[in-house]
Amino acid sequence: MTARRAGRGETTRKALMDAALRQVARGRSFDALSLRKLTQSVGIVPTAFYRHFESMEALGLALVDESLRTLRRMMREAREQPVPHEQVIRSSVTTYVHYVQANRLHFHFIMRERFGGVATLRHGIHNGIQLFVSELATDLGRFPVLDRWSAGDLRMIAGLIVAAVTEATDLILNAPEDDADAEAEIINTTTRQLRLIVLAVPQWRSS
Amino acid sequence: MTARRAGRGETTRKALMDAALRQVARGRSFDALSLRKLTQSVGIVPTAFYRHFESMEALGLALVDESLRTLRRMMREAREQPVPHEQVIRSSVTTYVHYVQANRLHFHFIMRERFGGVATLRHGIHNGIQLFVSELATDLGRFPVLDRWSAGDLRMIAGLIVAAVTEATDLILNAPEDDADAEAEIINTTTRQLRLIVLAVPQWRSS
DNA sequence: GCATAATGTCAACACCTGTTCACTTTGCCA
DNA sequence: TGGCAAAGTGAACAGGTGTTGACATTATGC
Repeated sequence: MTARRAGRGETTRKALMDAALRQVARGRSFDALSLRKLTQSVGIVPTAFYRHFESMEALGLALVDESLRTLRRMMREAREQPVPHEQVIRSSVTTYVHYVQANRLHFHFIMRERFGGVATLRHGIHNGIQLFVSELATDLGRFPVLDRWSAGDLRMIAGLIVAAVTEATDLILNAPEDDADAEAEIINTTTRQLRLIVLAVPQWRSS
Repeated sequence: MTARRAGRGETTRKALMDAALRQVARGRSFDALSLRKLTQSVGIVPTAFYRHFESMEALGLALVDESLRTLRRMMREAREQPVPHEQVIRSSVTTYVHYVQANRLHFHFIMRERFGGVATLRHGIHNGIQLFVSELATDLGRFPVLDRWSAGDLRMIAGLIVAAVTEATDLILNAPEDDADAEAEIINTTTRQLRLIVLAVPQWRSS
């Protein structure tokens, strides 16, 4: 009976987090989740929840942390990889799209709770994304075409890129999981949007 | 007692919708709202809810409708107004920002439930925004610089513009209501983002 | 192998949830 | 002025909610 409670050495804490992630990916927003249903789906009695988290909100914050770590991991890997000289944009977008698909639950959670009903989660995610934008801005500043740009201009353009990528993320998550055509179209559109931005860079002069 | 139930000739149905909008603007997501609390805040007994809506979801759909109408109204007004020749972008952005501030509740609702927990609302909002993007695309096609662009390219650029504006909307809603500095900065950043896009247009050649 | 801390269980609590039904009040239209 | 439909009421339901405290089980380090 208690043997399947967390399954194959998985810690119960992690099982609770995964259960919550799954419920969110299924459609419910985090602040509509029920502690009892969560514990039930893990095979645990409700009161045992408190052995792992102080409250529902604490669970949410742990999920924010985990999900944002997934985001940062992506950026780190992207930075370590050598930049391909041809088709930089297209290959980056493709990599990103696949990364999102491989981490659906985390991205789903971020996208939903970014504007969700729990203030602390919202702010945590917001800060994480702002950090992401900042790092992208400094990364962009290393490109020869952009090395004379002001910090403000770099942030402005980084924000625009993130906005485009965010839109793409939404589309990916809402598309059927293995629809190759839809995926191709999303990659295409996003690639063209980023190309358009890059095209504008040499024309820009800060006011 | 019953006199204040809907207040000054306001219909109760509208009062219920407004109460829901306020709760959402306060932070809760729609699928975490409670029918009972809603009716209570309107000064009505729970069962009376069903005199006006078949279910909570029906209320939500009515709110989607109302909010999207606010969005369309903005676009219509923008179209009817003569285009100022100088500072088109800046003045458009400023107008938009003020419009959002004047209709905080509706925009808040759209932003939250766009990725929220109730599927039908999510889809309704998604469709509404897609329609918005399409209309923007055809509007853009009327500009001399863009009249030779393909429909796909127009949609691509319209999507990018909407992404930038969406980001701005988020920032406005999360900024304190009368922070003039924050407002100015949001207008500034968004204006520059749109200018960057416009700057790229003459350089673009469809692949 | 035993003590000890971590983890899980059980019963119970006070409360909140949506929805039903039969009933009363209100306001409008003929 | 009477009648009728719309709107609001109140009691009751079956079930779900988070959280409490005292107790049982499991596993781990000495």
